[in-house]
Amino acid sequence: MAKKKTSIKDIAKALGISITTVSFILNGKAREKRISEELTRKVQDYIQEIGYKPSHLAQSLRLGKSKVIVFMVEDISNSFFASIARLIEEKAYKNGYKIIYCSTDNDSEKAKELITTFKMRNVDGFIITPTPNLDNAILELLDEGLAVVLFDRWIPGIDCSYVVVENEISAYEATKHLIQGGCNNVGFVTVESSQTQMVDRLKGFQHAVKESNTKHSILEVKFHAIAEQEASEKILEFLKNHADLDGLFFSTNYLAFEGLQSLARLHKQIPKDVKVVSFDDHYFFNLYQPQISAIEQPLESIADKLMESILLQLDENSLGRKFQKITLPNELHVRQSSR
Amino acid sequence: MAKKKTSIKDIAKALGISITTVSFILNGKAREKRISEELTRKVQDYIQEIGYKPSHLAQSLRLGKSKVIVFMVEDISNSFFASIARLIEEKAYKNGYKIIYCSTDNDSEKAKELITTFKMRNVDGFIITPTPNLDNAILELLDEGLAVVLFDRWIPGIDCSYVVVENEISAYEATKHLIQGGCNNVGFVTVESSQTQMVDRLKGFQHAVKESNTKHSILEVKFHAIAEQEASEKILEFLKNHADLDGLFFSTNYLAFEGLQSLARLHKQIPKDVKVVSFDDHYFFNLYQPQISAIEQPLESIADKLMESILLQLDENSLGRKFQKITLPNELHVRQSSR
DNA sequence: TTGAAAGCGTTACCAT
DNA sequence: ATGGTAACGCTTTCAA
Repeated sequence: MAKKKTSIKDIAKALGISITTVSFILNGKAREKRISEELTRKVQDYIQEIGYKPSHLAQSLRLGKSKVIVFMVEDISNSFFASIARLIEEKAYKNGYKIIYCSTDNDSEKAKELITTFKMRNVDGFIITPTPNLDNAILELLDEGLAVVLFDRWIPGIDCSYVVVENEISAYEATKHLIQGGCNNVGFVTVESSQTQMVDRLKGFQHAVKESNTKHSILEVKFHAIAEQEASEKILEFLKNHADLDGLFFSTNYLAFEGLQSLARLHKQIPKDVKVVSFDDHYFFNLYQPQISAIEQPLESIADKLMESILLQLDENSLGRKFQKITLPNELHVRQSSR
Repeated sequence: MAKKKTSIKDIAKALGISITTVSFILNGKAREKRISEELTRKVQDYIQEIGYKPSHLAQSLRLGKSKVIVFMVEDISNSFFASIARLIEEKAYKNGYKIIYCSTDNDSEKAKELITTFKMRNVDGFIITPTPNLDNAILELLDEGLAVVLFDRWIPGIDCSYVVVENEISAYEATKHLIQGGCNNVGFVTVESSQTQMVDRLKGFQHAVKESNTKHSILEVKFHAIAEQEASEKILEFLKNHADLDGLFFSTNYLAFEGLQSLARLHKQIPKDVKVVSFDDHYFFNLYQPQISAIEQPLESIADKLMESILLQLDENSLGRKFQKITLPNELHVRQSSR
């Protein structure tokens, strides 16, 4: 059933030449090693004919690099991460890298386990949305000379490449947009988190409301609650307790989705009763009636920078470690929900 | 910078024993090989102490299996595939397998290329949503003894495991639901495709309308058009040309999304003017006002069966190849859009 | 009870 | 110009 795999040795034997020669030709070193045109041709033809493909496994073992990058995110089924996955895939494959994915659920124990598992697989690099308390694990990776790029959030105090967006500024602007649109009491629904992206969004919101001395309330939902769908109830309760809110800013799209459901249940009209803006744009925000204003993260640029940054570290020729710390701007799309 | 990796050899040297002994202990064969409790303990302690992890790469090379499964889908950013990705991930990791993903864009050339690339990586198995014309590539994989499971669609004439859903029956039922709800002229919007899942959905629709002799029209959008967003226009045009449609059945959720936009633009009321049902449920269908009726595919079961089936093939102990051909039932959720 | 050594498929150094 | 061979890190057979 299973066909015997042909190896470089078989080729050498079949052609009555040495392994070395075949290897050189295979690696395009025929010229350099001054192997005759004729032999080169012959070998290439034969290789073509039998459809030989070198074993990446053996190469990895020999070269010490596996050409595999781990894409470790909070949840690969989340549309933001899935989209990034799709975008980096292309660039990775183009550069000869494969991508293994895994989801941490924002659980640091799970993340640490995953990291050790991958280390024994000799992967070359990690693209990570760090969970809380991942400092040491990341430091170790760096210490072992692995390529690492963080994204979506970064870890203060760790000198490491990252690609994030302007969370604070965008949150500030979105909030200001609500206030300038006439909101006198604006609510901020976010996830309880000490991670940079959430902290910054909160800061942006607070900056805006304080600046204009606007009445406001904040709801922080626990992360696990989102998975367990009690987020919806929390939001409903929040909206009931703050019936006079005339503006709502959600720090993530999934919170906004829950919020929209709650608003519908309370028969609140958007934007008449309450204006709505969400962080992290989504296809549906355009589809929903009314269309929902949102801050769009530049997915393409994020993916570009992510790959650029990790390839830079993976590049043999670049001397010394080159860290890139990139913060990309977002775009606020004002739609019906906040006009 | 880069720490030297400790190998089994280093351990042997450090402890003044042979590599073999260490290997035996590492692989839990201490008992079997009757290695003294004392030595075993010593080795284990040392391993613990220096935090040694065996190289999976070397093991793979030696054992001839990499413990890697390729998850090759149409588009990993599509929520259906991303959700499945999330679900199989867990099961795979639990069984010591890692998952590499890739997207084919339903392009058979790309798919073939990806398959050859992965073969040289010595992956153990493939979970694939086959593109058209992938027959030979799949047959080769099977022939080489690799584990293969198709899903979402299968390839008639190829004896291979697959996990699909009851496309025809569900499409039939959904259409019948519209007709029984009073629709006299129902439209079917689908993707132009010769693949089983789409063919079956079309069959189901046709069966239902013919059975009840109901007036109907069909729009087949080209696959590439969806990516290029001209699908939206096609659908708009279709709706204009068939202004008397009072029922609409979309064969996929992304077509339904486009359709909803078009209906909104034409100021058609759902379900008053036209009732709507879509294949492939989505979080958003619950959120949309009115809520959209949809056929939900059993994601969990699909993922379960996918892993079960591939692990069965991967299992050393199971004699002979065991193909599983699984067809799972869906669930029609009747919501406001078709009541 | 433990060890030596072959072999998995490569690459690259050192010979010739 | 081409070939022999050690090494990458591991498993496993055979020998002691």
